[in-house]
Order: sequence, then C-alpha cells, then structure tokens
Amino acid sequence: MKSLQEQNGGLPEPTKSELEILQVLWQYGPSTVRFVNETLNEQMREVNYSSTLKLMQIMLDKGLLKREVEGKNHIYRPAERQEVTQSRVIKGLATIAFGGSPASLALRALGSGETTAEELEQIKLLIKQLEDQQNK
Amino acid sequence: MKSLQEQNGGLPEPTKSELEILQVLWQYGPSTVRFVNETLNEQMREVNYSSTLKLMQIMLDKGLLKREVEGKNHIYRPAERQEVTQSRVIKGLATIAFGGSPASLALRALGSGETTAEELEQIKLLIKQLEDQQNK
DNA sequence: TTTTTCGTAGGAAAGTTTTCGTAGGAAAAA
DNA sequence: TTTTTCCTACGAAAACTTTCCTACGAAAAA
Repeated sequence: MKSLQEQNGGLPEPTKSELEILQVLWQYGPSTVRFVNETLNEQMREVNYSSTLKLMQIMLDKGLLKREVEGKNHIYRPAERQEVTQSRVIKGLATIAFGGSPASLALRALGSGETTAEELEQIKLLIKQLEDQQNK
Repeated sequence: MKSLQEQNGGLPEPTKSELEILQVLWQYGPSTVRFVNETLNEQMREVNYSSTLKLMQIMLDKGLLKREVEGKNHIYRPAERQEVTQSRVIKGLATIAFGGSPASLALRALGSGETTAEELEQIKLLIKQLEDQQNK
C-alpha cells in the first residue's frame, strides 16, 4: 500500500497554521520549535508552545518538514523549497477563487496593497522575461 | 451585544468551499442553489445538492451572500464585490505565507502558471498606473 | 384529487484543523 | 544528589468545516 504522498506524487497543501510555521523557517532558516514558537508569538499571534510543537510534528509526518537531532533538541527545516510550496498554494487558491488563473490572482494582488517601487521593478523584470519566453 | 460582523467591521474570510460557490456567482451572476450546485459539479467536483444548499445558507448567515425570493426558490448573490472579497483573501494569504506582502505574492503567482500575452499586457497597464500614482 | 417533483430548513455526523494538558526523560542548576 | 528546567511525545478535546439525511410544504404532473 502506497502512502498518500506517493499516490499523488507530492506533498499536501499546508494548512494556514502550517504556513505560518513555514514562513518562520523560510525567514530564519532551520530552527528549533522553541524559536519558531517565540517568533510566531512576536510576529503573528499568541500560540502555546505545545501547539507549535504538535503542529511541527504533524508536518514532519506529512513530509512538509524534515528534522535532525542536535543534542537534546530537534532542528526543523522545510522539506521543499519556498518557491515550490508557495506556488502550490497559489495554484490552489487560483483554482477555487480566480477561475484557475494565477495571472488574474497576481493582478488582484498588485491592486491589494501598497507596492513599493522596488517591487514594481522586480515584477517588470519578470514580465520581460516571460515575454521573451513567449516570443522565442 | 454587537454581532461578530460589526465588531471587526467586516465580513469573515470565506472558507475554501465558500470560495468555490462565490466563484460561480461571480462568473454567472445571481443564481439558484440548483444552478450553483450543477455548475460546481461540472466545473469543479461532485457535490451533493443539499451540501451546497447548506453551505449557501451558512454564507447567508455570515453575511457573505444575500438572497431574494423569486416564486418558489431563492436567488443568491454575493454581498460584496468580487474585487473586495478577493483582496481580503489575498491579504490573508500574504500575511501567513508571504511576509505580509501582496506584491511578493503577485510575483510568485506570475511565475506559477502560464500567463497569456494578454494577461501580461493587463498587468503592465496596472503597473503603469501604480507607478504614476507613486510619482505624483 | 392524488401523486410526484422540486424547493427550503434544520440537525446531526463526519472530517479536518488547532489547541493544550500531561507524562516522561535528560540536562542544568542548586 | 536533589531539584528545577527544558525538551519531546502522545492523546484528547475543542473549534471549525463539510457532508448529507430527513422532514415538510408548495407547485406541477398525472
């Protein structure tokens, strides 16, 4: 019997709380539960230590995280690259709320918050690349 | 005692299934439960009629939908404009997975699926507008 | 009129996600 | 050594989301 993960060839979409945890790991690199929990409390919201621990163990189980033992405690890190996970989440959202089009999601996102000049430059650059790709 | 809706001054974030339903209403305009359910079954996935009904009643309750009686059945429509709801969802996702930046979410979205030339044009147009706004 | 069809309503159950109490063990402090 | 601190593990409960069964009534068909 294949595991669920093998069956659909990939990792599941992280839940909201799982994404919060991943965000910390993306930002700071491999970390202990303690650190992740403290960061969540500072940057996001109050969470009990053992809630964070439990969640990270579940994520390990699902294959979203990996960990290694370092003395007494465990160091966790994302199993997948940030870009890959983020893309998966975006595709999911695009499917249920943007007619399946990540581009129209992007369009809405640009209109949804202040975008800095720098960010605009980055996006223009990416667009240029995409255009070149299409015209080749 | 104020209602939850009044307390935080707005509507809640729709759940995934709720977004699927909203998507149908955005696409086709005010509709009956029957129509929404059939559309979901054709475009998204198998859902039982009474599941769709229940969900739409819950959404009415939450204030996400409005409805009016038309003879025997009810016609539902979104309570909020599509853009507003979509922005709210995007901000939520940006907060938990993109460091709070809708722009970096947009960047990732552009890289996540095929983007047509037409979509690229639209985005370039929007960027131009945003730049003008910043330079004013 | 009687039966069938099609709609809403409500509640309960199932599924999923999140929270947190508690136990047990190892390291550090007293 | 004894006590305190800090970690993991586990399990259960709470909260939220989704599904669907059943009842009931009105309109349409027989």
